[in-house]
Amino acid sequence: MRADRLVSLVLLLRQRGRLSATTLARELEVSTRTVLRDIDALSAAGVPVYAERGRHGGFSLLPGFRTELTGLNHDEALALLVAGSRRGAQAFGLGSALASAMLKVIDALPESHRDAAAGLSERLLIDPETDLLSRRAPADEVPDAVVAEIRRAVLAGRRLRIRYAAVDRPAKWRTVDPIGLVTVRDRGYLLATRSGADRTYRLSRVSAAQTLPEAARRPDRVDLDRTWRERSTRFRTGGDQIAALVRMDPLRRRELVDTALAVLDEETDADGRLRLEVTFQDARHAEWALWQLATDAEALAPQWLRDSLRDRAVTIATRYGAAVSVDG
DNA sequence: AGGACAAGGTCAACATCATA
DNA sequence: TATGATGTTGACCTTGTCCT
Repeated sequence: MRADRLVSLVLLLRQRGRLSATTLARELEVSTRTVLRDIDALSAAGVPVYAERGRHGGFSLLPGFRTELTGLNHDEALALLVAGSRRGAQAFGLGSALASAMLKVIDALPESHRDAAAGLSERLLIDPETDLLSRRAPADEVPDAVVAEIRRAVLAGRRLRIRYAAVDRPAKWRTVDPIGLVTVRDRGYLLATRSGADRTYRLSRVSAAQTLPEAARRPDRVDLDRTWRERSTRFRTGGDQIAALVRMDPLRRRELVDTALAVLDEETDADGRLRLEVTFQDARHAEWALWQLATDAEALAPQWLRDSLRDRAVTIATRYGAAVSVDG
């Protein structure tokens, strides 16, 4: 709390010049005495703040003093900026605070770093709502040097040569036009185009990368969040995967989400039970997942899945000697 | 000289945390 | 759980400067 206030105090003095302890106290919602102690702390820490007593007195920073965020190197500033995940801030009601904080960080950056910072949101996306693989998975191991090289190409807008191994395929070199980087739960993806076609590469499958001198072909304005959503939707609905609508006990949500390939939609019914639309690898996968949840979950659709679960339950009940009557 | 205003000093209350 | 150390804060008072 106090550290936050010290930063605010310096920023206030920077923006508005000389301010009295009374004014600062009002702005920071503390007593004047607390402001004076904070000034002491700043002074002891080396911030050149000085006091002028008397009728028009107050506190000022030494002319020309800037907050030393310029001491950040390029990657440090980058990390700070991408850490302010837009969606996370909105979720916690901090959207406007984050926006102003980011402006201050950009303002404090050296000129040479500002252009790169301004275009970050078009090239880096952290933890989007849509996940390609909802099953729990270990964090990807990607060599720092490879990620750093890919990041350089993405931020510089250069073409990239990567050695990539698709599933069950040998690794081979390919030249791509990077669009952006996305991280989801410890996994990283490179969004790119190759010969004009959309491609998504999992970073853990890239064993080497080289930035090429030529500029990448890239759309003028990129909404990375939207691009990611479109690609992940195509991925999830492709192949033989099947979608199911499930009504279930919220306490067992985690088990279903960990088992399913992806969660397409989720809402809570009036009685507190969850209604989830999830995808499974195939019919057998769906039957198995729902069977594990026993009476805590009900498949509402598709009908064949309901029929399959009913038949299985009837078989088990009959085997153990119960008199079974099935409606509909 | 005296009042107004602002910084600075002292003290006590309170909250938090570590330790016995 | 009780106790002490530590950090934070506000109230009250003193000191310094400026203006009338």
